[in-house]
Amino acid sequence: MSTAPFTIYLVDDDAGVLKALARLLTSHGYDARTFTSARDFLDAHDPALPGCAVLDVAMPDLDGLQLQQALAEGGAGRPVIFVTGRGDIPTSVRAMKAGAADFLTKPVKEEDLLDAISRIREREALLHHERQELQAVRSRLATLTPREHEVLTHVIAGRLNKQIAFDLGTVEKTIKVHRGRMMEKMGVRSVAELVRMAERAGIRPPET
Amino acid sequence: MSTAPFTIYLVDDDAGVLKALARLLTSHGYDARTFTSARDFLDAHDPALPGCAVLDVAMPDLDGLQLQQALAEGGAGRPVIFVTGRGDIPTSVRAMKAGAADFLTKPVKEEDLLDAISRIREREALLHHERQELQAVRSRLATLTPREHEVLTHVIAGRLNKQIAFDLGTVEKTIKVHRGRMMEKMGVRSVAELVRMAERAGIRPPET
DNA sequence: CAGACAGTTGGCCCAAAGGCCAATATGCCC
DNA sequence: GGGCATATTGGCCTTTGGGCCAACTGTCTG
Repeated sequence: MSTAPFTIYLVDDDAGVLKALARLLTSHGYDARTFTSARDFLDAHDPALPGCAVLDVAMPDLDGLQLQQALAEGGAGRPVIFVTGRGDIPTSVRAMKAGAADFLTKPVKEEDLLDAISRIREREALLHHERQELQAVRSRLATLTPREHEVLTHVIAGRLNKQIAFDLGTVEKTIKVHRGRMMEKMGVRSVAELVRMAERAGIRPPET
Repeated sequence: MSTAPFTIYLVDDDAGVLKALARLLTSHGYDARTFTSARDFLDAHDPALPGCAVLDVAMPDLDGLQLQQALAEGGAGRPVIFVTGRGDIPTSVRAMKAGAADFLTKPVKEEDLLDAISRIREREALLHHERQELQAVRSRLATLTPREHEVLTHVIAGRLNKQIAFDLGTVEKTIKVHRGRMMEKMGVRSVAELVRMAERAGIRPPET
């Protein structure tokens, strides 16, 4: 079933549930890891690794929804599936609004959980390429000198070298040099490519 | 409470519920319209007008979730709030996955419904400007001749006039003319602006 | 048929972008 | 102090983009 590494982080204060789910997932080829508390999970969690979290809603100390929020604040878009014994509609709605991928009720039907994980894997696969590209763009951006970065923002605003020079208090020739080096470092050969790249990386042109 | 026109489309097979909700909303300044069946609503619905739908989940013939799907297929991003008497978690989850803004249980607390509507209004207000711009871009696109549109796609790919000419089987001079007229019609003065505009309108450069 | 529109092309000229080589100035690290 | 990165500027030349005027062709419509 599973080929690429994909870890399922199981978090539930009931060791029996953990064990049962872990066995189910492991038997389907997943790398299942279990945690009996939200803290344990957060401490050991590496947002960079592929996978998804399966969280119990009701847990002492930090509950499932709080853990979900902590994950979201961590910046990583770690997908979350909730599993609950005594959940109610308002809770499920809150979880879904907060971005949960699914919200299942105990006893969990094996098929439901496997399907949910499967859908997440598909979505993650689609997002993977995009994230890689974003990372590549960011690392290129990091190689720009402050001046080059500044020129970049003016270029994606569609300004002429002449105008940029005026804005930065220098002459056109200087801008041409920065611009050329910036294009070289960013690995693009046209303003169109540069704009698209900057757009995805969230770089915005200066207001003025 | 309400200033700009914002219609609430209430759909419920229970006339009593409709009346109660309509009175509540009307007293808060909303333009509430009631429908006792999904069909009635769909027939009278204009996706272009601002507002949101408050749907009962359980209705004969076409139920709330089906109606939500019908609205989504209609292309309009009409926000939907569900209200249900005997809902369960799986149903609420399905509704939220399908894009519902909220899912409330009867008896509906007045505050909950008003808050939900209020959040929708805020979000719609933010989306409004973007939609207006998208519409403006599309109407400009509609004024382009087929050739100009084709040139546009090549320009946003960052191709040189010379290359575009080769691809389209003509000469550079011709491309310059189309390009100039296209830029004029699109109301932009730089490739950067054009790329951003096209990006938002979903125009993609040709593969080759 | 006349006229409008789309598409095409040429010539002319200017503005803008960008490459190549060289040079200067500053600040920082070893 | 020497080396290195950054920023700056100049000159020179080529390519590219783009505006203006003019002209020709084909299609479609009143």
